[in-house]
Amino acid sequence: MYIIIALLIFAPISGEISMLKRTHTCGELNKSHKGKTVVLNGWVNKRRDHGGVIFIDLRDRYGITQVVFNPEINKFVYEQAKSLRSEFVIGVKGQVALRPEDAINPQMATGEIEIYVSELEIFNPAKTTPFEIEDNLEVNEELRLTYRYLDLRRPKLQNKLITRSKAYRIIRNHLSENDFVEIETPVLMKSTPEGARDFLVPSRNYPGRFYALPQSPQTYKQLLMVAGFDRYFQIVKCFRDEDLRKDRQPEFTQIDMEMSFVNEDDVIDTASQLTAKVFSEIMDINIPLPFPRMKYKDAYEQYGTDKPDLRFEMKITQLNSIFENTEFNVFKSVLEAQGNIAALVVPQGALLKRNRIDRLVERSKELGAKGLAYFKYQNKEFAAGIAKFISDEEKKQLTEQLALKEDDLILIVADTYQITFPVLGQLRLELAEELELIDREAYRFVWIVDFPLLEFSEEENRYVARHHPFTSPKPEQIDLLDSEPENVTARAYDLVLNGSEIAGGSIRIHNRELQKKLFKALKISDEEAESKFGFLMKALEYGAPPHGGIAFGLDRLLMILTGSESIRDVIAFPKTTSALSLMDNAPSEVSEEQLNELRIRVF
RNA sequence: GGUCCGGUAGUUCAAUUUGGUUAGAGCACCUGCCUGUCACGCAGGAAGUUGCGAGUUCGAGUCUCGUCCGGACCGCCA
Repeated sequence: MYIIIALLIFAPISGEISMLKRTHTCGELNKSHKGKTVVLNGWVNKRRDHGGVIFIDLRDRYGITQVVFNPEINKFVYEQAKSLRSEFVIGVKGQVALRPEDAINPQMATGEIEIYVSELEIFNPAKTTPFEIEDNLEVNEELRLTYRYLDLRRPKLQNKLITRSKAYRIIRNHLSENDFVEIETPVLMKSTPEGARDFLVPSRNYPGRFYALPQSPQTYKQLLMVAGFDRYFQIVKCFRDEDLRKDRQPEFTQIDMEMSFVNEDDVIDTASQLTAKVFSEIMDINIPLPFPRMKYKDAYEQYGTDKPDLRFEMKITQLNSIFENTEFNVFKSVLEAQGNIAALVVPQGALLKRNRIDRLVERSKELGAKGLAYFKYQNKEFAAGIAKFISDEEKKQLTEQLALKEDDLILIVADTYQITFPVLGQLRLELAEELELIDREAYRFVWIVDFPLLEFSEEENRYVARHHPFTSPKPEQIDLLDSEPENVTARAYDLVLNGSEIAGGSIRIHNRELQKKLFKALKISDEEAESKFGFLMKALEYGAPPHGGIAFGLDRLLMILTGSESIRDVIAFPKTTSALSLMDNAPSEVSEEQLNELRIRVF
């Protein structure tokens, strides 16, 4: 009885009864469907009105099909079609027909056929859009983000999100098949002191107290190991309230994994296999395993970074020994202060304009160096820049060690260890980009291992965890934690692809005493450790298995898989570099009532 | 928090080194014509608070300052 009434009331409103429902998509019809009567639904991509005959390219996410309105087929429908404009949403019913020989469009997947329309339903008209819905459009990103739902109609962007969806599926299948259990962890959690700035969520029940959104589910996944889940994974949103970059958003997605009874090699193998699986299924590329490994120290001294781009050479060379007897005061004083002199050889760089070289000098200052020395190697001679300060013996050794070739430009930074290598590393990247030395087809993976566990923070005047405070030191170095903490190596590893860090993880501490020792090294007091991480410390006392894990930055991985310049292109609704959502205007002010309820006063 | 680049019609851009008549063009849009186009074609038309606010000047799209927005970078991002 009620059902019948409901039908009577709602049926006309929903429009279901009269709606022309599609029998096919706009991407699937071909000459094998000849003569069939079909219904298509979609958006008007393009209208070509010839007066006598109207062609409409009908688009949905599967493709484009040309539909034809001809007064000889149906005069009424033809008249109706005159009102169609771009982005109208319509349904058409008609017969699939082979196009005349000379009207076949080989560029279209459906280019051999067209639909002779006998029935047209306009589901919804559309205002003229603020930009055209087509790939390769050059339009302000501000406008694209404001009308993100229109931007997302573009096939190029749709395909990126479809690839993203495919990646989720591959990852879930692969990990599930390998006994990983997918478990959701809380989004409202306890604020943690270490690391990035937290996003806070006020608690209504407990005025003055706050939840934090997770920077990662780190502690939860360790607790799941204590619980005995043995292999856990989650595709999960993480939140960090820090400034944005083209590859950084305040909310981003990780493939989070953790395993029990494992060492570094086990996690690295598992993560490598997952990566290879994703690449073979999405890119149809077979990535040979295992990926090479590089020690952090080597990466730092040869590439000036912990995420080296191995798609091109141009390694940094340390020159301390060559200049140990130098008369050049700049170098001499750096060496006396235990600093480092290192060089980057830019092939054909001697041909760069003076003005370009000046900008390199400026750039290195911006990056923190006191200066940038350089010379050119031309006609087997050292020329320009600091050439006149280099002795013959030094020239001989430089020529050999740097394997100098005609028209090389040699860039030298002499500064502290913390400055010299990163500055050259950054110049290396920027020059490779500019001189087009990067192999765009290549996928160069490398595991970076043997990271330092701690690094000294000038700002906080204490050691801080390089990875996070739950990372295990190498067992044989535990005693060094007291005497020389900066020399302790972590059981941590990062997966780097084409100069982008796509995953990072570590073997964790599963022993309460060691965890305590580490907090001590970090100058976290017993009381603070207890109040901030007491729950984890306690858990470690109840039979915590040895465990470790890793997390992939899914967005960055997808940037590479889809060839995107910006992380915004692989996220459906991203924020701008000032963390605004232009479409819905978040963040926004809230009512006085809401604030009162939370006992929050804004000043 | 800082540095740099940008903001002109719906949109992409122009507007003459050094401020000067009515701020132009392509695409899109609107109207008319056109029966085989697929970047359709032809003819015509409409369309602007030059991001916003001050200042300098006889006069500002143009110069100065502030501010907002977008982007890239530095700091930041365990």
